Amino acid sequence: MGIQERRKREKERRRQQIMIAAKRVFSTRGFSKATMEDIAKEAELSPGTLYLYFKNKDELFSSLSIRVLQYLNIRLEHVADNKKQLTVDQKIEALREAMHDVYKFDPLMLINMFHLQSSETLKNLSSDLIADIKKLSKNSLTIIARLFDEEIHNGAVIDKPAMVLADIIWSMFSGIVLWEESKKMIEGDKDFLEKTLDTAFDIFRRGIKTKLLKKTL
Amino acid sequence: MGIQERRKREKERRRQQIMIAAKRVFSTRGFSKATMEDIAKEAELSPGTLYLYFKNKDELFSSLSIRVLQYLNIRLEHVADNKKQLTVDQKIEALREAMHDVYKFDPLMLINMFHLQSSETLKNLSSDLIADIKKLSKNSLTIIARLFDEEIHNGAVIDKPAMVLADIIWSMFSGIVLWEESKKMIEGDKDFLEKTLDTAFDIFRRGIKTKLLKKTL
Amino acid sequence: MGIQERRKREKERRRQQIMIAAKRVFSTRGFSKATMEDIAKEAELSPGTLYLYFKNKDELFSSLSIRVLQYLNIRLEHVADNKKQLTVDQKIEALREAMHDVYKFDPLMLINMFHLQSSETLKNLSSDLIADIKKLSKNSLTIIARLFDEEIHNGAVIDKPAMVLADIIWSMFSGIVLWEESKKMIEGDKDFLEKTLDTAFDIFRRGIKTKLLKKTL
Amino acid sequence: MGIQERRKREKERRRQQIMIAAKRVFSTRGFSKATMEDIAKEAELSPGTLYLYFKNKDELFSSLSIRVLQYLNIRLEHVADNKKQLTVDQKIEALREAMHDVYKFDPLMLINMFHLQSSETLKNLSSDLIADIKKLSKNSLTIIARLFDEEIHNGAVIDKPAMVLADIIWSMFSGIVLWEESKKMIEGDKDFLEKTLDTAFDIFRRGIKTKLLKKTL
DNA sequence: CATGAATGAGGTTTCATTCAT
DNA sequence: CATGAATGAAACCTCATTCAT
Repeated sequence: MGIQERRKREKERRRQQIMIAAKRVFSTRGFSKATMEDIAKEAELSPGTLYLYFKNKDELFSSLSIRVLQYLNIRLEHVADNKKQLTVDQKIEALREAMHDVYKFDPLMLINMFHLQSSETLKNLSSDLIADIKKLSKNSLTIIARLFDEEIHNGAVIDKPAMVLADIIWSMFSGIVLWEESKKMIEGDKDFLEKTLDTAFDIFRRGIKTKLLKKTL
Repeated sequence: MGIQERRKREKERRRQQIMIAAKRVFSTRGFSKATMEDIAKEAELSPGTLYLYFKNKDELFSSLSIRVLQYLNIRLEHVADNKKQLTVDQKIEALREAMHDVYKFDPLMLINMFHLQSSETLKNLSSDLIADIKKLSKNSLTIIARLFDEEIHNGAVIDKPAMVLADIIWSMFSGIVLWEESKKMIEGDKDFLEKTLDTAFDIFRRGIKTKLLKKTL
Repeated sequence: MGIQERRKREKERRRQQIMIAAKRVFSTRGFSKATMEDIAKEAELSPGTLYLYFKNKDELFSSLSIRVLQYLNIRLEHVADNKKQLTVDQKIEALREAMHDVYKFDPLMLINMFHLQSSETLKNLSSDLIADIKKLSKNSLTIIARLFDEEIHNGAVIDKPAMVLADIIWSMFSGIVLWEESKKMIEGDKDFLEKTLDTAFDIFRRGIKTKLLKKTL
Repeated sequence: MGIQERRKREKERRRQQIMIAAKRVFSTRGFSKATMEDIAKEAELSPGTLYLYFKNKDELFSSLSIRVLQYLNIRLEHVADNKKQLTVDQKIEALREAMHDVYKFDPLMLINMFHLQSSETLKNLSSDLIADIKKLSKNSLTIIARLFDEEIHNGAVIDKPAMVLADIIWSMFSGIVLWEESKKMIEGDKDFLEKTLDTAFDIFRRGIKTKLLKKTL
């Protein structure tokens, strides 16, 4: 390993250190109430250093979404790799598990991801970053969509475009996470997420099957 | 109508005027980039006046969530009032329609509602406001839950607690809204929300039914 | 009593009402933290009304000092009227009593009276008001000074200009009031003012006598 | 000297620079009319920098009182160190001199010190600062009180608790300073403080002696 | 590369004062 | 005369960002 590469690796390590700190701070304070100094303290670095690794606050924030999306992608690709050997039920179970892990990876960042939507925020992002987010996010959806291609084709599941199903899975997932976290914050309720997530996927699994439906509807 | 009451009505009218302006500004700029001066200008008032009606920026923001929740409540109560005469399918269809109207009422504010979760934001809210949000939000969920009480009791739908079903409906709804809006922003896609929402509720309807399932699963 | 005069009297009554409220608010909040709205609320009037009776906040504030000075003047004149029949000791005792009553009349306003010194505050006062304050304040001092004229002349008390003695009496008094109030606020101490005031005047009485001093010093 | 210590020293120097500027501005404008920007300009710094060294305006203001109290403490301790070798008269003379120096150190801040009493002001101070003020102020009084312990014990001075005498000395002093400054402001009189202070302490000295008094009173 | 003190623009908020009713 | 809603200037204060060390 050359000195060149060691430098690069070291730099990447430092970036990660900052992002981990930022995640913690954004999650508890929310975007607008989190300050760069808060993050610097959490990362045990000086404020100035953050700017050596991230152009500005918006870009630091957005890089976190990238991180979640990357993890999501990895997990989904793993499911897709084995899809040939799985039944519909097993596929949905594998998805549920993957989503659950993404949630464990970063429960609160999903909430903040929606901060990205503000057009004012998008203005502050480099086009590279926006392109990355778009690509990752489209890739994840595509993987999910393709997961059911065959079943849709042979009529084993409800006849909707695969992409719509993918959207619904993602929406259901993020909606549940947001809602449950929201309840925890506002009402101090215990964590029912797991139960809700299970049931939702259960309902979904049953809802997309066609054979049984023909008989009774 | 006494002078007392005229004053009160006038005051309420002014509050609404400010909230409408705030909604517009928050929706386009996002919470942190929207300034009180922006809102004042939009409402054709002076900055100081905003503070006669709302304690601070966080409280003005949060009052918008209250407004959406109030509208949601009204629509749901309307569905509940007629529930005796409705089949399961009709109930779900009525719910879908209600949710759709809520979305039309204020497409972007749902996104911002999640801003409320930040504990730093909650600090700035009066306990009255927090109580209102809790009450409205709990009330909506309770209405949805009770909608299926009978069907759960007589085994016509999947045997999960009504509250869990209510959570899923709400999560699915808000997740879809957020996700579709998010796509619109980032990818410039057209509005597929309607289609997604329809399909999701369709799947849900089929997923919660029990009779048919016993036969094939 | 004509209608003219009734009006005038009514107006004066209202002025007093405002001043009493202002005194209470300034005393507890201090000048800069007290708002005109606080005072209006305390007086059970609207903010606008205050401006019908006082040009501005500074002038309302200053009028309070005038009130204390007026009361002081009345009490001192009463002492002076009887001075022929009093010994030095009795005069000092009468003074002590008068000062004590002034303190009871308005314990905390003395603290705020020193706010008047700010040159920025003086700028906002009408010259009439400044003239009044100067006159009243000079008059009080003059009365005290003349009280000991005879004794100074016949060598019964320390040979200092009467005005210097008057200054010291006033300084001693206001210093004690301020200091004791200050301790009460910061340390939560009990009210030792009475004891301190007594002792101070006792020491003063003994200190200004000349006969005894010649013998030992 | 390590880099650590150089930093600390530099920081203290900057604090002093700000306090000196603040003293000037508060003295001429008074608390409420002085703005943080005024002070920043006077210190040739930006407004934001003030907040790196002082939590808020009230705390900056109060820290000035601390400074005066610290100087007072030093001067009084110096008097106390030599008390064994001093007669009552010499002790009082030393006190008078010390007080005079404190006045020279900061003639106008004594006036403003009474701003501290407002409970609204105390709310904005850190408990550390309040504790400091209490401690310094109690310490000064204690030193003065102990100065006369022996004389009170052997009956050479009036038999009052030493703490009461200390209160009177401090009250007399601050009352005189306030009053003289007050006269200067309002009437434009020359500075008679020195004469008044001298006389007051003279009277006090004579007033507390007991031997001579027994003979004639 | 890393620091962290300093910046200063710009935000939120306050409040003395006005004025239409 | 009294009101109190509205004003808007100006205050306090924050914090993303920079730059000399």
